[in-house]
Amino acid sequence: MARTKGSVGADTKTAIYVAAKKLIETKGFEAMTLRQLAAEVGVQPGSVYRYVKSKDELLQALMNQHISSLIEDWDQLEGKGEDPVSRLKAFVAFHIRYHIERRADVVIANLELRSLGEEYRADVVSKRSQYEANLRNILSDGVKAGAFPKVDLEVAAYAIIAMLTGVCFWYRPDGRLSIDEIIEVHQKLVLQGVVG
Amino acid sequence: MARTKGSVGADTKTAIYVAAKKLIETKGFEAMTLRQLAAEVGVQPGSVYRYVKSKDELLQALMNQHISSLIEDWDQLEGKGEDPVSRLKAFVAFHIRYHIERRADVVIANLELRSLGEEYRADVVSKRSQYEANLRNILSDGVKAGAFPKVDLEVAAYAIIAMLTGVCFWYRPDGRLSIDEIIEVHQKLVLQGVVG
DNA sequence: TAATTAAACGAACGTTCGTTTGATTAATAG
DNA sequence: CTATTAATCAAACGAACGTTCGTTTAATTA
Repeated sequence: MARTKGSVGADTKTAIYVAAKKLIETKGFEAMTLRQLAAEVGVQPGSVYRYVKSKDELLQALMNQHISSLIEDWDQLEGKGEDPVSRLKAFVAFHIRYHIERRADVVIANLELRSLGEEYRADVVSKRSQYEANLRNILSDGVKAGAFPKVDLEVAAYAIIAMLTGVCFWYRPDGRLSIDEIIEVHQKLVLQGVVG
Repeated sequence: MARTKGSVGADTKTAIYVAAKKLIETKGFEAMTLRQLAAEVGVQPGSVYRYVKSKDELLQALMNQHISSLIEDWDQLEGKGEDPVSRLKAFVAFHIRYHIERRADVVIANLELRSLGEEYRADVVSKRSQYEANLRNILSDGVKAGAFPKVDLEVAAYAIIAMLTGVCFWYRPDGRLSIDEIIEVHQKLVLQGVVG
């Protein structure tokens, strides 16, 4: 056999990326083999190379897609005019929802940075920092406006993002709480802590 | 050559575990080869098998060592008699300090769960939950005593631990803040949030 | 000192990995 | 209808993987 009936290159490429996300999310990048990936797509191992230059380049593409769309999505949503508290609550809601809805992307971005070649890693890290700056700016504006007491912006931003990102590692769709309820709990924790 | 001068089995075993932690921390478990590990120890690849039954069993041992000592160390430190706020602050301090001081153990435990065989994974996950119960109990006692307003214990515990664990992924010894200062910021965030 | 055990070597095992290549068939364009 | 391009297969490549094994040397015991 050679070319299969009804085969369309664009569809195969999409299928490869979808399958790769799924496999890397569950097994990890190094543990995923191109043979597993090809089998998941329903194609021979060599055929993957029509759409992907190398395994490393595949990971790089997935990471860049994710971090770029994370930045883009937030930029489109951000309401610059609002007060710091509202903006912070919006950020919490956005970050949690995004991380639940696109769990595979997020897990890959957070667990596989090590596997990314050094030449690409710096780029991803810098884009991630760019995203984190959004939160730092909100906190900074809040402190300037007197809405928040003085706090170390860098540490607070790291802490809050770690807290929010953590959700996608324990969230289950059939869990006790809805996404909105989980968001509410986190908004309260971020704003007021446990003593209120 | 065969047995080398001055070789002691116990020392070699220790060296293997130390080197494995370092390599897995930086490269990841799947990416680390036994040849790299052997080279780091200064020994031939086959010689590792005098001390380790298999690569998988090595990971399992490292994970179990870590999670057990985490539970043990906290149990020895916990002051049961104190008020919820003090206990919570103590937990924050302990968790951050432990995660900075034993970064390799922690990184492995958090990033390599996937690589652990399913038969061992359940055990580690259950022990981790046992550790997390310490925080849930503190929060629960605080709510009962009226020191904390009502909060979802499960979500709050996940959120706080994610926040604290996050420190070991960005902390640098030559950074701007000392460990104590970082702990203070986190204690304030956990207790009062950003609006105070 | 002789016998035994501990520790490591060196070489190889079969397997699997990522990747390349040339042939083959399906779809499309002239 | 024919020529060209797109998409895939089948087969193989060398390299590297985890692991095993018989041998050799150092240390310990009798």
